[in-house]
Amino acid sequence: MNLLEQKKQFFSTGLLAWYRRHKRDLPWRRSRNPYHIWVSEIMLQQTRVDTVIPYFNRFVEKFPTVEALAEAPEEEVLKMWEGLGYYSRARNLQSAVREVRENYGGVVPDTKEDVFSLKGVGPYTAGAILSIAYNKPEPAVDGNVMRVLSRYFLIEDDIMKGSTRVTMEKLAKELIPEGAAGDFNQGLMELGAMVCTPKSPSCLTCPVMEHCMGREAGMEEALPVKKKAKPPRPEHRFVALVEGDGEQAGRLLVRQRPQEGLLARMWELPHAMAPPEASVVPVQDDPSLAQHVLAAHLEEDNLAIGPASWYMQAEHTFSHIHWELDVYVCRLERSALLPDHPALLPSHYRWIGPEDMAQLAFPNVFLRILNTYFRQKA
DNA sequence: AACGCGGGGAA
DNA sequence: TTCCCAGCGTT
Repeated sequence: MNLLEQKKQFFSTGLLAWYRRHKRDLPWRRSRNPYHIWVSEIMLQQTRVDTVIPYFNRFVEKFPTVEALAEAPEEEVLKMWEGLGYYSRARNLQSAVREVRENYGGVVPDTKEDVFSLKGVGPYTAGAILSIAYNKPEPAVDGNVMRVLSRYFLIEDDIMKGSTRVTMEKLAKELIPEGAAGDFNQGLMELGAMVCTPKSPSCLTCPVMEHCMGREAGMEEALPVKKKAKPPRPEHRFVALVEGDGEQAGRLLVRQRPQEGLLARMWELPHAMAPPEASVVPVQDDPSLAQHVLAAHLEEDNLAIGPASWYMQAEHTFSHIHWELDVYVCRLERSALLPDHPALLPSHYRWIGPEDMAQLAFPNVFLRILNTYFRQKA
């Protein structure tokens, strides 16, 4: 056996033994229910274990089976996902679960082609479901696995390239010990999460340090090689806290976002992009610019607002956009022709009080603003 | 291959 | 602050 084969052998057996001894007790590891494994893997995409745990527990309690999730109103699913981010994951998951109900009798399929064809299931998630739920010898290569493999085998390819992931999948598949695909793949990810971390890896406690080529070369901190992502583009926006009066006293105007795109179908406060000159005008002292921009924006939905006063700042960073928000309080202008007629709202708008927050799914940045406002009013 | 798509924890 | 994550869909 050549040297590389020995290193592979050592890695596989050492990692598998380490995982079985040190694995964390996580909710989705308490059963082999393929649907539960699937839900956990979707939630874990780009999201840390500690963040996912409470979401996973609530989700499978509310939607314990494929049928339960397939039949649930989309609004409820989105609400259960509130705060997790990447909301298309929730929509795709429900769409895929309906597909499983229709085409596979409600049983999560166990072949690569069938699982991979499900909405929201890519190469990583397909491998994870097949190996963890069905113990099939398929690789499950995510950023964590690529970090571990690039270090142990000293692979200097850019992990942002698709070809590198294919290389890693081939290697990962070869490493799977006979009959132990699920434990081995989870061990790979567990090592990446607990020991072989992005910064300052804990090599001294690593079960496979002895033959790690990255460490032998003193390269462990420099790997994996990864091209830098573009920084998020800044956007300055004005946000309207439109206060109701009369029957709507104490309530605020919110609206639902479009079917597609950023934060699809989530609820939000009305807001509009600030013009470039807003960065040189002190907006807190002079609300006229914001008032004009928001009035013009809401006018497109046949809503007229009165004077606005600055209320607070907020900011939020997405993976690709950085929002700087200036929030203003204002009220609707009564129609001049029908002074007592309540303004007619477009169907995607509605008035809410604090009690309605439990039903509607808001992105975190709007939750913070709404909670600040309602808490101060209470 | 490049880009759009959230949010939060760790260093 | 900065980094970067248990990725996938679209174009």
